[in-house]
Amino acid sequence: MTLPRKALTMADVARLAGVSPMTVSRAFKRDSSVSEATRQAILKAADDLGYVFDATASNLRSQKTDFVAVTIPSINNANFAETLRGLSDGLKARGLQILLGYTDYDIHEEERLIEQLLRRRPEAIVVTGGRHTPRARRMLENASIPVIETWDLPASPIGHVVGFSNAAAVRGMVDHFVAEGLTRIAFIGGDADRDTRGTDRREGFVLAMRAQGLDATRLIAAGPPPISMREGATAMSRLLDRLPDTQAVIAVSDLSAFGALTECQRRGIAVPDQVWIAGFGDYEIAGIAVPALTTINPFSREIGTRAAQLILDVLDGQLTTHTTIAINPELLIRHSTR
Amino acid sequence: MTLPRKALTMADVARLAGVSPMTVSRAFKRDSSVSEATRQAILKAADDLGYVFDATASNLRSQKTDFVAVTIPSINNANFAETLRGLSDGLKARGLQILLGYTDYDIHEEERLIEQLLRRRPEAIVVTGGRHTPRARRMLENASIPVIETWDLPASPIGHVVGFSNAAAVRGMVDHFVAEGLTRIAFIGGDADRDTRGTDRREGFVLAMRAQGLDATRLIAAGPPPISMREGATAMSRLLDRLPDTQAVIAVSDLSAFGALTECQRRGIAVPDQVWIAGFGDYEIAGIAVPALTTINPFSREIGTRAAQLILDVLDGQLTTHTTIAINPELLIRHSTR
DNA sequence: ACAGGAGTTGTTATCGATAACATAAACAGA
DNA sequence: TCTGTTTATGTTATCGATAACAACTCCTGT
Repeated sequence: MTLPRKALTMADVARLAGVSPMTVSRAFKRDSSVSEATRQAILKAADDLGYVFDATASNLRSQKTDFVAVTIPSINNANFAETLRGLSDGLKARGLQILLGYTDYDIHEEERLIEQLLRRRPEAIVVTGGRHTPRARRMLENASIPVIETWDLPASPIGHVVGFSNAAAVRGMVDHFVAEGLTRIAFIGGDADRDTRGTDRREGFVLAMRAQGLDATRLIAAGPPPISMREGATAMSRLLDRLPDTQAVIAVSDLSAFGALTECQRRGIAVPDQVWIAGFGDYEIAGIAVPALTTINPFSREIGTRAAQLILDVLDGQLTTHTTIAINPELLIRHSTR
Repeated sequence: MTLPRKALTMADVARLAGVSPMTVSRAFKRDSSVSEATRQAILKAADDLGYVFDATASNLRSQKTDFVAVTIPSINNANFAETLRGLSDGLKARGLQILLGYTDYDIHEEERLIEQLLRRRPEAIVVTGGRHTPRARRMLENASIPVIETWDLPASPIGHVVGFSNAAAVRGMVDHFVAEGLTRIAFIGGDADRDTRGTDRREGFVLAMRAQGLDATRLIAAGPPPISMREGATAMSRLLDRLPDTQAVIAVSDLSAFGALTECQRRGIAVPDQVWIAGFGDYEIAGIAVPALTTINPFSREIGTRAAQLILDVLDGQLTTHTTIAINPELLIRHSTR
């Protein structure tokens, strides 16, 4: 039981253990060559003193931080949380710590964040999305560490990519509905220009509808992203008032889709008998809602584990070229559409 | 457009700007005294070179990292995400970065995590919960930085506290149900001994029921925490099979409560006419489900903002004694109970 | 008995920013 | 005019671990 004192260093531990500081340093490493006896003696001395390894000094001298920087749009989103978990678990075995920042769906905030994160000298950086400010892009290009863009398939990637086309995924949904004979299909999403993935999904919807020769103007903008359940309900309410002959609704996420579903329940509108509802993301709620929601599974967790593996491969020198891993989102037809 | 080269330092910037490295250092700080002209020249030089400030060197020399370490049980939980957001936003203005780790509801994992985090020399550490391994506790006590325990009211706090009694909150719910004339009340939670907050809630339930002279044995253990919607549904299914005369169910969280609600919907059991359902946490879904779920609002976001304010006050030297901020959870009666 | 290698420990210099101290220039007040 | 103060910049030493290099002790094989 040591009292809070200041500045215990390896030198203190070395003195107590009767060795040189360098040997203490070695004892704290995994592989290095220290006899088991001295290692135990050193670790015991360190424990007795209450010494805590100082990573700041180690970081500077060894030019390694064991940080991987990650930016996500929002902490409070199960999809990104899953990606984060995949990343975190994949990197933990290698002792890599995640340095997290959230952008609030704003690429200018992302720019600020990327600068802050790069100052910490991470070993790699994972960003969500493929659209960035010019300065952010430049910083990433110059960072001379692996860069991984996720949740998107950028036209000109900065480095590696683990993602999918949001537009193509929604097109698959539209095509399915049309094949089932529906024509009056609406889209609920956030205001444009902030959530780039949401915007891509809406554009995917519009293009797919046009390609089918259908009216693509049933678009409900439900406010600034991210769109919550509540906003999904409000949007559905507006849609039912303004375009009551709508046959199906595709929402930008399962959360807003569920909100839309509850609005139908409140109004006594039967889903799917009177209107179909589909979401995006395969959140847990989509599978358990009554009726279960048709959705698209983007394999959020896998995006994270693949990105982690990519990072490890690059750091090991086993991967030297920029790689794009295309994830294939899966259309899950459930009872909210039949 | 600079190509990825290596090791740009302040010395490089200084040379280009025609000043000393120290002046460059000052130009990168907020308050320090550099004439506006030279500051602009230096920032321009830095930008031209593509220089990125090296925080690792700064951290070591100045003995400041601008990190605040935070442990939460799970990334994928809206309650903790809200606390994190409150913390993050409150600390951002001061340039403090959150260093996050998740414990997976396991105090041994928490111990490992705390050690890793302390190595990074954070300015303060925020942990979720008031129960820790002895070694974790010792490390926190010796860390000589502000320690804040949250989401609990520990009997013997390590440092500061921002939280509430989970047991007392559930007791309030039980007492309300009893006052409404119900007696056969069940509790759905996770297996004991991992999620300490969940365990506290269950114990609060048992004690409150006993205090009311009621049978406190309607306990459904739904597997290892955290309990998802799906597991809530499974637990409800078991409950309906085994104890069909149950009048009300209190679930350990809104997610499991919602799962329970969907199970009733699937079985055609009316809520609240045949059974009442209540949750915990005031997740968004509780407010929007049909019927809306009775729950307890723990003010997750506020826990974070208060903790952030506490940290700033301590770092400013404005607060020198250990402080406990008691949050008062609010019972929200909604349509799932009447 | 001795060269050569493996395993273990020590010595010295260094990572890059900045605290602490020193100094030059500009300016105010008497 | 001269001293005292403020403002702007430079010089030197340092934070604490560790890379790079050196050296020393045991072994093994011949």
